[in-house]
Amino acid sequence: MSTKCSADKECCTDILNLPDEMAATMEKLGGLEGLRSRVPGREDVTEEAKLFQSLSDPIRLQILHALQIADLCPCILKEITSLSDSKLSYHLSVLEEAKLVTWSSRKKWRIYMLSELGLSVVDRLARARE
Amino acid sequence: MSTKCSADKECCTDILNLPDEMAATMEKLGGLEGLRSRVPGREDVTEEAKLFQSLSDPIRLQILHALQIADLCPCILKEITSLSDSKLSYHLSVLEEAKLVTWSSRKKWRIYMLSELGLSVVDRLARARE
DNA sequence: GATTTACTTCAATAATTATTGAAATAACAT
DNA sequence: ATGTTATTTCAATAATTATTGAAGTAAATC
Repeated sequence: MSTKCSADKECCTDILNLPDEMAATMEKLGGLEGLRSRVPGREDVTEEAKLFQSLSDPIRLQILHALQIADLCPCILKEITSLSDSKLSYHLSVLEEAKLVTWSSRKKWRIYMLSELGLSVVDRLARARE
Repeated sequence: MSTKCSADKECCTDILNLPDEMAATMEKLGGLEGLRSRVPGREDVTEEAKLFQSLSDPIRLQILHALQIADLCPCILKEITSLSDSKLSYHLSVLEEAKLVTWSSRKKWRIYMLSELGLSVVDRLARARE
């Protein structure tokens, strides 16, 4: 009398003999189908994943923190981060692409600032650290 | 009579002629040094960056969501995510490395579960979406 | 003790990201 | 117009991550 699979066909061929607790869990969840229906699809989380990707570099986190203090031009950000022009520019473009920052022109300069999203992200980071 | 740099020497050679607002901002912040002292160093944010890196893949987010519903063995996760054994195993190891999940053995099986960190992260994701 | 099951690990390859330095651009100053 | 400053973009390379499939391991069953 083996643990019988509860809710769908495919399951029955592959997933017999789960450990007891596991089998009970699956029973409760309505089998594989039940569980599947509650887990977001890959497409549903790709945007989120991309956002995390853009946050996954210490340089970029540092830039976001600096921009939380004030809107800044690349020349100042460059001093603060000790990055080369093109490296800084690359990371700013990643942040821009991710809609975490925006910029506006003042004469010869750009001034970068946190977007609404960027602001909420940095705020949440701060709160998470408390 | 150009915008004179306020707070430190290095600055004066490089950062003359900022746009007015920028110069005022820097003045208020105590010059480059003042700003620098308020921005976290790269080392201070590398842990955070690594955590984000581990969250930057849709597969891994999907796994975390599944584990929020129940503790699960790889065999079930495999069905839900449609991944090959080794691919799943790889991503689980990334999540484990990041201390987002842990596991314990039940006979032949492993049962993966969210760590405290993993739980708080997934909770926050859910709240952020509201 | 040999097989099967449920995985992991490894080594090779592919794909993605990041870095570098040189060239391009855009705005302003002369 | 020419030059200068502030910055981006590009193409080449390096570094990191992810994928694949084959081989390895550990526990349980035969």
